[in-house]
Amino acid sequence: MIKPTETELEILNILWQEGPSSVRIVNEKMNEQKEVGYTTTLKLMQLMAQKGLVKRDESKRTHIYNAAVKAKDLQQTMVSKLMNAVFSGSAGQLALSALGNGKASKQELDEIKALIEQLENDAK
Amino acid sequence: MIKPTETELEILNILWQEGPSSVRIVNEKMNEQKEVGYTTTLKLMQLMAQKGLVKRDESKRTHIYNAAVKAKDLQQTMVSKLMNAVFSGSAGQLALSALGNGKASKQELDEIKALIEQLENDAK
DNA sequence: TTGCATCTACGAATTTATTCGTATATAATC
DNA sequence: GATTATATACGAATAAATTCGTAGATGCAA
Repeated sequence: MIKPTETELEILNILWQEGPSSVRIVNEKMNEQKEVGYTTTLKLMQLMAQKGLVKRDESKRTHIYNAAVKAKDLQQTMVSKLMNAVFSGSAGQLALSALGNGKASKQELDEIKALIEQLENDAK
Repeated sequence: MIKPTETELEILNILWQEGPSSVRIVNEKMNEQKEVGYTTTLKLMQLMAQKGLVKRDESKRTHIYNAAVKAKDLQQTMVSKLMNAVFSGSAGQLALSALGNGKASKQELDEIKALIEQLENDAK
């Protein structure tokens, strides 16, 4: 899995959320957070296409880009990277830190409980 | 909280693990993973000292460096960064991904369960 | 005390990431 | 059909991160 830079990740997030989009759309979304020139976004997306992070449809004048990596897969990759980088590889510690920190819905908490049950059973 | 670069993070990990150390020690540990010149490590650690990521004792000829940030604090920072960057801010999703992915001890799982109980009670 | 090892300081090259201006093509509008 | 808006391509400036060579100081061993 190719590792996106921070800015590339922002673009991927937009594409995951919006689906196939033109550079203009992406640039507009980017500008909601921080001012970025149009050609800057264009260049980034062109580079991402080269790297294989996005694919694009060039059949029309306005090219349409889409994410070439799945959100799930990238989440997985980045979680395990962080896990190794600052949690000595401990998933439990990472999970604790996450839950202690941010928001989780009732439903997610239930899912986690279910997952833990399963892990504990597997361990037997 | 100052954000360390990837390489700086490796150095912090070594310092957390080894405690106060000389550049030589850190460089040797670094080289267990990947070849790095001594002066490269030196320079990095000097820069980290400037940024306040490490502090150093210059009283002896061989300076001794130590982490100036707590592992816990940096974990917290990085978890919330990742949470926002690829999990749309959802702690639950991040926790699920972590647990589904890597290893967690029985004890950690218990802690997580306890934490969830608490979160659910607070929510009432 | 001479010379070899090891240390810090620091300038600077290299690499990687980010940003943008300009050229040029195409489409839309008047 | 001329003008204006909007597109891509691409070179290149800038910024940030990484790497290392060299100089000079200090300690240590023969």
